[in-house]
Amino acid sequence: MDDSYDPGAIEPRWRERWADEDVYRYEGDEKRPEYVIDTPPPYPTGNLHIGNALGWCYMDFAARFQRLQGKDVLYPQGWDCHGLPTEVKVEENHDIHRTDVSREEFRELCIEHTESQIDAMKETMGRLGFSQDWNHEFRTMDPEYWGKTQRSFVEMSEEEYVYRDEHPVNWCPRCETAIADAEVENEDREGTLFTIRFAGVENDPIEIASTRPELLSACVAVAVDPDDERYEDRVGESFEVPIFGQEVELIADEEVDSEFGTGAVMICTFGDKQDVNWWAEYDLPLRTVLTEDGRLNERAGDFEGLTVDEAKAEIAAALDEAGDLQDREPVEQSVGCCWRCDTPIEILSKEQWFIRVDQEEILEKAREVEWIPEHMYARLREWTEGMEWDWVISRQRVFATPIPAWFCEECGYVHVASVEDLPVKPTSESPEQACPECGSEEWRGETDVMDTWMDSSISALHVAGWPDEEFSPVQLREQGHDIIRTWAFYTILRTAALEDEIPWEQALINGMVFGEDGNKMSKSRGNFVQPEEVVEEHGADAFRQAIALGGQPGSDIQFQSKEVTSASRFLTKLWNISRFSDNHLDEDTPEVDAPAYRDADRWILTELDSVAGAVEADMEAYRFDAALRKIREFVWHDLADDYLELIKGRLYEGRPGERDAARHALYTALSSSLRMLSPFSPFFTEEIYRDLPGTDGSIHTAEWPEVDVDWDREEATGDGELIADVASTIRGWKSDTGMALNADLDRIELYADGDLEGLDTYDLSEAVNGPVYIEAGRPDIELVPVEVDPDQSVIGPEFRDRAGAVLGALSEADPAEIKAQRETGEIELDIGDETVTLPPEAVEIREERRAEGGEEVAVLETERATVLVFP
RNA sequence: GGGUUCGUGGUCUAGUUGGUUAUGACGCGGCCUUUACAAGGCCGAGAUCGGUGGUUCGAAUCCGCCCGAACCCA
Repeated sequence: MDDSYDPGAIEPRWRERWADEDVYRYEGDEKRPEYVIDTPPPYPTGNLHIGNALGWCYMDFAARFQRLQGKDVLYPQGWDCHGLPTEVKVEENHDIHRTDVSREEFRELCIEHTESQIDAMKETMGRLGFSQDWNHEFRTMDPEYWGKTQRSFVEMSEEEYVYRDEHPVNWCPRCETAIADAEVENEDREGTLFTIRFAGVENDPIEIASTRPELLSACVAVAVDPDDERYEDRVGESFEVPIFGQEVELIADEEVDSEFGTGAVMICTFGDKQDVNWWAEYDLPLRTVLTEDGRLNERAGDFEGLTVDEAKAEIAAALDEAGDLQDREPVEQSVGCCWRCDTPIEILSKEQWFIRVDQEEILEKAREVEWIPEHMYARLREWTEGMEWDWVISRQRVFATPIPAWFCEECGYVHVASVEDLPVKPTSESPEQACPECGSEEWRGETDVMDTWMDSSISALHVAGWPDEEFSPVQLREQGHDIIRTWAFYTILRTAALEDEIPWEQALINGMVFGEDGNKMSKSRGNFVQPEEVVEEHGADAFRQAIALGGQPGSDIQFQSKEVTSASRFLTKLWNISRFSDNHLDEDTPEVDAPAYRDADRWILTELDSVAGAVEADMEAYRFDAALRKIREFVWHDLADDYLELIKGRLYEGRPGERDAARHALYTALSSSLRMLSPFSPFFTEEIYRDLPGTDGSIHTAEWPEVDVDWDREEATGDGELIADVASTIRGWKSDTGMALNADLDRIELYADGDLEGLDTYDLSEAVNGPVYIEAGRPDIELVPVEVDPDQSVIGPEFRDRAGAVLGALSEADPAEIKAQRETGEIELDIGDETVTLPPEAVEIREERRAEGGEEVAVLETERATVLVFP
């Protein structure tokens, strides 16, 4: 082994070998229980950022742990390729507009671009040591995949989840496509509130408040709160919209906020969702004034062709000139924006494809999923219950899954493809049948494509082998809480609709990663960290530990470079432990038969066994933070600080039999520690594990540690802890008194309250460099009770409201007196005006023992024993 | 406005069903070359557990209110 730990040398080497050996392949042979992960297919941005890394680390910890548990793990990786950002990028890179080339050509350019983006992200995944089975890679832009998306569409059409209708939809004027509710993000922006006078037709004028004068020509009514006294008796009056001249009526509706502006608002088709509701409820006319690219149409007269912003300014100016603009003031407003390009969205009424949202069905299924942490279910419930509109799935774009449908040129009949025709591109292929309505054979292929969530929301089905194999829920979905309303929601909806099943048994939800300063990472804030930078400096193994320790899954974590530092130190420590062990282990070590274990060996193995059990429970519960902490504690404290020091004597100078017992226990402890750590630091543990004698192949195909404890656990733990405690106390004392740690001691005497008979002091004696004698009775020194230590769990329940007085009296009492009483079997105590009797177990007496002079001696107190050291 | 989560030494974080002296890390101060390890060891300082009221013999933990932060939704 090299003298020092160098992740830069280790990590690339194993990455390559794992790929060569196909270590992470899923067998699918049904001999072992399965553990299937519905890995997020990320959008190929070309950059796997630290927030992604968090989720992938969680999945990788789980995948690796489950492999050690003997599961047949399927950890696939997909790519959610379709979408607008790629189209925009391709247009930029090639300096074209998507209509400049054919759909096919444009699509090809998008695919080419996406491939290079994917490669970059795979590189980062590899460096971070993620253990996907690349035999199960999928890309939603491949026909095998989007054919499945089409199939899901066809099946849902048959089940009447899919329908086509004209309905107001969210529309991004920059992307020139419909978008779903989930793709609208509300942003707080500073706007202007205009107060506009509408002249009365046969009555007084009214002043309305609006932030959108550009929509005046789309105004179809004016509304007020029915309880608003200012407008009492005026409902039903008519007004003339300034500039455009249409007549509108005043209606009353409780949804109007009388506190806002003048309390009167105009209803346009459409300014916002509320307008849509009113429009439907009061059966108002439709006056569309916006075009698909966000300009005013011919209805706006002189203002035709202006953008929304231009029109706002010009119409406001025109109102001012006409004397109809009464006021303007700044106002905070929440604006719905396209989540991809940040452009304020409009609402247009368009014929689109929709998927029916069955809230009850979705919630029923969502409740069956185990959400980790539990409260993440509330996120989904909230969103689901608040859904107002069905899911619009058609997009007026190119790079996406085509909607497999045609329209009859004669009668407009809509024909949806049948399953055996898929995958199909309706823009270049036509059905071979005549229209069932009119007999025409002229078909026009649908040019609309599907929302990319239609692709990604069947990922669980896809990884489970749908539609060829019978579907049963996969084990795990891991994702961020920011996409619960989209990806989790849609996946549950689709799996319920298609298979009447839950998609996954467990949904593990990760938080967001913040920078060191606690703020969201951003390049402009200067708190941005790229995973590669960290790997470069400290290695992926340390990075992964830092991620695991950042906080419990579900909570947002602050990325801390100091956690990477501490992880790197821990790995260095373990490297040195391994290097030390390496010098003492040989080929025969694993095969030692019936080792002659001493107390120290039984102790470390018992400890190991309980740690392995506790860590396993944490890993099962996805408490990676707790698991890793326990492993570190064991390795550093128990194994390195205590056990190694105790067995050095035997390792260096012991007789073969006892030396081999120590070697064997050391081997077991080290090998087991490595296996427990391997999900967190796969490169490091592989490097050392493969070097250990008796190992065959990769640590990542090994088994979770288990110790055959055929001795009394309590006794082993008690004796071992005592020995370890005494040894480290004496070593600490040596350090304190400036003595060399290997300095010889004349003799050590051990006194304890309990039974020390039969305690194995061999290792202890070697560790402290002096003979150890177990002494019965009291040491030949003065013994001074110094403190009464009450046990509140005894005193509390027994004395209830008098417990406080008892505790007070005990702290006042003379410890020597209490001790004397305690030895008689009961303790009588005056508390105020009464006397109470305490059982002996209600108190512990802490005593200090002092040498009575004569011989030079140090008296050391440990948890369970008094140690006399004669230097 | 509604929902969710959270507030613990300078910083980050643990704390299971309420029970002695509140965990660990980083940082800080001091001491130490010891047959794995100075990227180490040992020792130390540093927290009225956001505030407040309550339940209880006993609260970081349970409940109410207040203050503050973050996220989601309107």
